Amino acid sequence: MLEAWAEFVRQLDPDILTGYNINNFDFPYLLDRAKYLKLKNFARLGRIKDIITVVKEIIQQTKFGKRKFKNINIEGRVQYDMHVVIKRDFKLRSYTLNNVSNEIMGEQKEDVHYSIITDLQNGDDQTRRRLAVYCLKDAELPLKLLDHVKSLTNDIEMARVTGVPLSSLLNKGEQVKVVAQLLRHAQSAGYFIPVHEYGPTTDQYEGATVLEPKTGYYKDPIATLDFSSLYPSIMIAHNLCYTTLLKPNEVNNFNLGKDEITITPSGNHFVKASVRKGLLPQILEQLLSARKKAKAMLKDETDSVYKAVLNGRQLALKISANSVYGFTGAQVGKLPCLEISGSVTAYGREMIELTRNLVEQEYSIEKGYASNAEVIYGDTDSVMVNFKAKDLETSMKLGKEAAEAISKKFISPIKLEFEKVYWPYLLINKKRYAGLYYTGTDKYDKMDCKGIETVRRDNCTLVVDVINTCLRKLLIEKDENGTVAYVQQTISDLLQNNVDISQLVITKELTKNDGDYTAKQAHVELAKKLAKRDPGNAPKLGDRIPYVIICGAKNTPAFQKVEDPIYVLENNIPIDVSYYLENQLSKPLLRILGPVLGDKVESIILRGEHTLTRTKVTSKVGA
DNA sequence: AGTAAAACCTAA
DNA sequence: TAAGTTAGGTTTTACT
Ligand SMILES: Nc1ccn([C@H]2C[C@H](O)[C@@H](COP(=O)(O)OP(=O)(O)OP(=O)(O)O)O2)c(=O)n1
Repeated sequence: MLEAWAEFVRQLDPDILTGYNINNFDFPYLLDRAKYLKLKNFARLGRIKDIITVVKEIIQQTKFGKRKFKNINIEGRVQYDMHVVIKRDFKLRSYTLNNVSNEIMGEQKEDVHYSIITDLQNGDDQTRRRLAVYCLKDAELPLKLLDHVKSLTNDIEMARVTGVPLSSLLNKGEQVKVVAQLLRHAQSAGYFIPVHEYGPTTDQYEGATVLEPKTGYYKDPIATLDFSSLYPSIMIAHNLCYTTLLKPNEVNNFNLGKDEITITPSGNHFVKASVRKGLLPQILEQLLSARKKAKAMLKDETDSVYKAVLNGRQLALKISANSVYGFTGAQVGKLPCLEISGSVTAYGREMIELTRNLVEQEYSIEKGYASNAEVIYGDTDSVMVNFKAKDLETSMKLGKEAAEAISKKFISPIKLEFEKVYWPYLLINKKRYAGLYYTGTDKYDKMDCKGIETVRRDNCTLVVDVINTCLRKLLIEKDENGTVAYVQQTISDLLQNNVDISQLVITKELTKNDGDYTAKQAHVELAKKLAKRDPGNAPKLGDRIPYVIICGAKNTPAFQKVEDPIYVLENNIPIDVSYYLENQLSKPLLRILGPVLGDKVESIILRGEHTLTRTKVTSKVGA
C-alpha cells in the first residue's frame, strides 16, 4: 500500500502536498514505516530522481532550552501544512483538526483514538468501515480547509511581493521577507549588505506612547482618529534607511546643507531623499501599494469568504510593512540599526502628543466651537476624541475635519484619518475598551472589544459569554436591570452546577519546555499528567492545553486542582464552581459593570440571595 | 498579608 | 541565513 501510494505521488507529480500536521507526524511516520518494512522506492517522493526523502531531526541546545524541529526534503514540492497555516492565520482556542474544521467550516469528524485502530482493523466489516470513514475524513478535511481559507492565493501573492519561496511563509518568520526585499533592492542599487556579527544585546529601546485613559462609560459619541500605517509612513516621509543614516562622526563629511539633513527627535541624522533615496522607503512603498490594492479589492468584494481572504492579505501585508521597522530594531537579527527604529518610535511619540494638543486647542470654545474637545485616550497612532457632540453626525463631521486639518501638519505620506465613532464607549483601562463601532450614521457596524475577556483565549467560554451578553445588554439594549438579572441568574446556575463543563474549559499554550518553567502553572502540570497517562499523545511545545479546575481542599493552589475535561466527565469528578466565580467571573464582571452601574455592583452581583444556594460536593483532591 | 516576579495574551 | 518591535493588564505563584 505504501509503495503504491508513493507511485501515485510520482505519477500525479504535484507541486504542493498538504495535510494536517504532516511535517511533524504523517511524513515522519510514513517514512519510518517504509524504512522498517525495507521498502526500496517509497522515499523517492521528490522530483529529483536520485534524491531520497529523509527526516532530519535537528535539536539545538541553546541557553534558553532546547529547540527541536524536523526537516523533510521533498525536492520540487512544497509541503503546505494546513496546521501551520491555520495557526498562523486564525486565533483559536484549540488547533485540533476537529476543532479547526468545526470553527471555520462548521464540520466535524468522528475522532478515533489511535489505541483502538488495531481493534477496528481486526474487527468486522462494520468496525473497518468506521475506520475507513475516519481515514477518509482525515484526508478530506485539510483539503477542504485549504479550499475554504484560500491561503495559497494570498501566500503566492506574498511570495511574489517579498521575493521568498512559498515554504518560507510557513516555516520561517518575518525576517526572511525583509532580508529578501533588502537584497533585491540593494542589488539593483549597487550595494552590498554587510554581514552583521551578533553582539551583546542592549536594553529595549523606548517604544510608543499610550495616553493615560480617562476611564469611564461615555454616552456621548467618541471619534477615533488614526494615522494610517504610522511607522512605515514615518520611515518614508523622513527617508529613514541604512543608506541615508549619517553617523555622528560623519555629519560634517559630505558638505551637506542644513536643508539636506533631517535630525530626528531621538537625535539621529539622516540625509533627505533629495540627496539619496533610501532602500527601506522604497520597499515600504511597494508593500503599502500592494496593501492598498488589497484594501481596494476588499472594499468592492461582497462575498463574505472572499472578503475574509482579502482581509487576510491586507493584514499580512501590513504586518510585513511594520516588520521592516521591527527588523531594524531586532538586536538578535541580521542587520539591526537602532538609530532607525529609535527614530521611528520617537517620531511616533512626538506625533501622538502633537495630535492630542492640536485637537484640544483647535476644537475649543475659545475657537468658536460649542464645547471643549477632550482626548480621552490614545495608543501609539490613535486618539479617541470626545467632541461632546450629542449626535453621530456632528462627531463624525468634526472628526473628519480634524483629521484633514491635522494631516496638513505632517509630511507626505503621513496621514491622519478619521476612522470611526464609538457610541457608547466603555473605557476600562489602557488597551482595554469596548464600544459600538459606527462608520456610517444609520446603524452600528459591530460591537468592538479590545483587550477585554471577550477577545482573550486564556479564560473559559463562560466568562466570554457572560461578559459579551452583559456588554450587549448595556451598550446595545441599554437595559441595566436586565443585565443585573442575567448576571444573577448565571451565577446562581454556576453555583448549582447547572453550567455545562464545556463552558468551564480554560486553555493555555505550552510556551516552554518542561524544566524551563520557574513557576508552576496549571496547564503545565496537566500536560505532564497527560503525558504520563498517554505517552503517544503527549502535549508538545506550542500546543494549547484545555483544562478545568476541580474541587480541592481550601487554599490548594490551582496547579494542584487541574484536570483534563474528558477525564472529569468520564470519572464524574466535581468541578470547583467557586473557583470559577471568584477567580474567573467576578473581577471581569466588576470591571465591566462598575463604570456603568456604580459602586453598588459588588454587593448586588457577588453577595445577593442568588449566591446562597450551592450544590455540595463530596469528593476532593489535594491536601 | 503584602509584594515582586513569572506567565499569558493582547494592542498597537 | 533561527528568532520583526515595545507597551501593558491581569492572574497566579513564589518569596519575604
Ligand atoms: N504588529 C504590529 C502592529 C503595529 N505596530 C506599530 C507600527 C504601526 O505603524 C503602529 C500602529 O499600528 P496599527 O495597528 O494602528 O496599524 P497601522 O497604523 O500600521 O495600519 P492601519 O492603516 O491599519 O492603521 O504600531 C507594529 O510595530 N507591529
